[in-house]
Amino acid sequence: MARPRSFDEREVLERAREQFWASGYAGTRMDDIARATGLGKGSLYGAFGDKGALFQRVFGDWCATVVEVAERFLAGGPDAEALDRIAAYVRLMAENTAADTERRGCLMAKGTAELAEQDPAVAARAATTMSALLALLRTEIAAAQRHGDIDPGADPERLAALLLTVVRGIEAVGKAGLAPETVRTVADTALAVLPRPARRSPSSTGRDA
Amino acid sequence: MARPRSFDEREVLERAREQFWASGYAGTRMDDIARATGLGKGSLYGAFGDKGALFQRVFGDWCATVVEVAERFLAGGPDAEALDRIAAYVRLMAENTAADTERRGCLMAKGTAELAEQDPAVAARAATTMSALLALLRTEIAAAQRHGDIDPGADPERLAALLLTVVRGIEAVGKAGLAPETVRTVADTALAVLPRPARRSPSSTGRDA
DNA sequence: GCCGTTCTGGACGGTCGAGTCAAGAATGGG
DNA sequence: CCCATTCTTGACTCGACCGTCCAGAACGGC
Repeated sequence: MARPRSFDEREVLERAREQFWASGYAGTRMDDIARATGLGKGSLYGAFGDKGALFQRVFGDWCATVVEVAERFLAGGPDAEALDRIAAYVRLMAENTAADTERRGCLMAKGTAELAEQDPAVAARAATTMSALLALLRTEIAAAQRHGDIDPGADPERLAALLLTVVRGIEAVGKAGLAPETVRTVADTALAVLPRPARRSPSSTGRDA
Repeated sequence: MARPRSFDEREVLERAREQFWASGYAGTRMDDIARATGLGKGSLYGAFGDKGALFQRVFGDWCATVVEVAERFLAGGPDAEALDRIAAYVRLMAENTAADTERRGCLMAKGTAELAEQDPAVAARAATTMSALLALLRTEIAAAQRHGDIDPGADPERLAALLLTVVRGIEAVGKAGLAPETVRTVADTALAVLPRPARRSPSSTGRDA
């Protein structure tokens, strides 16, 4: 009853993401996206609204993917392997950064740095993403504590916040030019300093400075 | 023998920094800077070159300040207080982020995220800044190890990289919307998990995962 | 006080880029 | 087979912005 769309929406969003990822929000031109997708600007505006709305869409999808990746590594599984899951996740994040020879970094970090201050929608999306990652990490840390791989006296919330900070920090220092090899070792070091169960003295770590 | 400048260069750079800091590189207009500084564009271009050169200048000054702050906290002093100096520095960075209610973040992080991929000068400046911070931290960690506040079996290079990652990560998660209180506790947690000298079993932390 | 020199201000040019629009194309229903 | 509807295209508008340019102003030297 009407002319159907000639493009795959997911594919168009993917191409748009490449552009925003490479050049940032302000640095990307709608003409670039039109050329990259092969669409006319009219179709682009008709399907996604203006530049801001398109970016929101791309940014939101990216954040969702970030959480999905974390869920794939962290969610569920026996307590006995919780620490392994955490280690695998942290190392994956480091490896992603270390292998990013083009220094593209993470679109969430880039978009947040550029827009969070001015765009409440971006800020809100970033914040909920952080909360989701934090919750996933906290759950796994608690699991590792139950199994005795991490000091049960430590606060899982605090350790989760530390690991999240390390993961996001790895992205930041990687982009800032720290050597890939150093980036990789940071992940290992962070995992190595997680408090192990005390054999003698009862806890203490993670309650205060 | 010629008309002298009617403006203070440092003050102009300060105003320019405010603009770049608030809006990023692409998002800042030279007219904004002209208005913010009260200078005509002719003076601006005459004194600093084009927009790119002006940003380089501002970005470079900021990076220098970042290192200077770290030096003020970390450089020199007795080994006995090395760990205190490290703690003070890490907590200061966290406090800066936590108190940054306007979410302005760090210009180095913002500039690096936006431009490092495309602008070699920005990338290089960020990289040398990271190296300088890393060296400062490593020196202080080694001092703390000599005094017996940190496990001498740990690799100071690795611990320094971890702390640098935490410091930069704090900035990132703060910008992403993590609660200020959480940001503050991350600093404490990071300091709390630094490996203390072993009383019985000989080292092991920080060599491998 | 005149001159060369450097600084000042802002109008201007040229380009760029976001968003619009109108003419035409593809579809399914009647 | 015709029509209503939605999609497509890219030329177009119009505002924004970088960088220039020039007329004039503020100096020091002579």
